[in-house]
Amino acid sequence: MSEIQRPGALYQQVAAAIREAILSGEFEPDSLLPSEAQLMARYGVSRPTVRNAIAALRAEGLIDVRHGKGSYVRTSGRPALTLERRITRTADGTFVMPSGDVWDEAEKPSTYRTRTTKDTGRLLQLGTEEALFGCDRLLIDPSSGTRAMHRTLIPFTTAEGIAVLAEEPSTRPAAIYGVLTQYGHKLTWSETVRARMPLPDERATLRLPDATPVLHLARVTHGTDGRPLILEELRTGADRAELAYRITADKQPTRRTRA
Amino acid sequence: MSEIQRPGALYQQVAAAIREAILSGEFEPDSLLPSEAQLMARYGVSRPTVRNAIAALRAEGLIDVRHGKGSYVRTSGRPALTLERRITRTADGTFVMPSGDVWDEAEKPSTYRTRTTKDTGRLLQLGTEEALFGCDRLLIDPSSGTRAMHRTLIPFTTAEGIAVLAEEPSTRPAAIYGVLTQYGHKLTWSETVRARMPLPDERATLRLPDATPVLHLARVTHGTDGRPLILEELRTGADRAELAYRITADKQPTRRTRA
DNA sequence: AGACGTCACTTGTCCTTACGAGTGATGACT
DNA sequence: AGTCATCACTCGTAAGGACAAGTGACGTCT
Repeated sequence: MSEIQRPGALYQQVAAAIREAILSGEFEPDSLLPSEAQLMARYGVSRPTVRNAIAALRAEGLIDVRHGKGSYVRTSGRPALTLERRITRTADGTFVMPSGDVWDEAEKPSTYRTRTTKDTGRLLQLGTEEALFGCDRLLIDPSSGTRAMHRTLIPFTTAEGIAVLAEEPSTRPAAIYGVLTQYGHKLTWSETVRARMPLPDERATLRLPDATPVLHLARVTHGTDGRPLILEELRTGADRAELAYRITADKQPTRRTRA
Repeated sequence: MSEIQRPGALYQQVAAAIREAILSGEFEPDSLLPSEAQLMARYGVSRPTVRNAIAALRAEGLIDVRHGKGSYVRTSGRPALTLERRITRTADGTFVMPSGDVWDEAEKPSTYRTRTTKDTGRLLQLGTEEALFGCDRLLIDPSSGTRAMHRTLIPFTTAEGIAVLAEEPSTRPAAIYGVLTQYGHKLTWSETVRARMPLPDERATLRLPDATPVLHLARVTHGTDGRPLILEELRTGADRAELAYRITADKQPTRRTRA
């Protein structure tokens, strides 16, 4: 029927035609696309070609395919969950990272001992193979159902002399901040944000659809002297969550950074 | 040969075997994987099955395939570029967002007029179909070659009475901040971070490899009364860039947000 | 009426065959 | 020596066929 010509491969032409129909609104969000057989007839191509085109659109995150049903136009609404990265001061004078309290724990936290890798060692300003307490959590946002994987890493050097950290590595981060404050630390935080495709186990744990990146946050808590005390990592699906940072000018001396 | 059995589909078993070999280090980063023909022989499967397995690994971002050469294990180093999101105060008392100055412009900025969409309208606290000046830039980080797409949106209501904004919508953001400050605004910023898979034109413009998400930043500049003045959007490949936020406690009243 | 089996439709998997196209080395020709 | 054609290897594209598996509706049997 509607023979197409322009770009390169046949399946790309088919993909482009469908993509255009989606983006132009001809195929509405949540609606069912024509079946593979219909697309074969419509464009006069074979099934592998149609499936190849559909695979391309899946990889772009434009459609979801359900076995036995068909292909649905994905609704690209904005994420259901916004993680506010602003620090607020509570009535008793301690600081709280708001996002630390939003989640429910889906499972019992699992604690273990491990050592720094190249990545975690750099963030904690330690070498590699330094001893750490670790604690992994599976978190769920009760209102949206969004899942997240959380990890707390506490260097032995930080836990030294703070009994609760060594004895209860599963203490929640918010409580840890409280303890550190009681021990005289004035805390600041720095966060690094990255995005990448999930590994299969992350895809399964976080229940991610096709072509959904994970947001990977690494938060370092610094003590009074600016030395890193603990490291937290949060991984969650980028389709369900976004980050919001409130930036206010401070009075630090000029420092042009560019790592 | 090494017949595999466990999970579901054949191609998934093949993919799992290769994935394991990569993650365990048997296939080193940057090294060449066996060719499709060799994998067919190795696992005793047909070419489509091998290609299906390879497609899965590409979608995970584990390998890169080059036409005529073969499949290479991707090196998953940390991004070459860190965007520092800390505000510094310069000697003359104005504020600068450091990342605004790091980039080179790869092309002449293109300016246009447009209207708010649902998304941009929400961020600017305007309705839809409100008039805007727009300016698109293609940016390049000279040291790493990382590319980024930048967009500035200035509502007519903001440009009113500030001649340079209406006459020169291609003014660089840093300069715009300066102008707004001269007009008496004490600026603050808020940023929203999202990640998603790129559209084909973004893939091409940003020169992204397979299975590479884009980081999508939306930065709103607020005036003295907190009202949004301008909106900037920055899109760049998540393989080349990461974001770093420095968070310092402020003295705002407690406000538990959760959108 | 209710439970359940069947059937038509969907996508998922797997195979075979064929040719097009990019890459690099080899070797012949100038 | 240098240039260029050829070739073998790689992945990319396209078609065909066949059967498995998930889904929902329809109709029959109890």
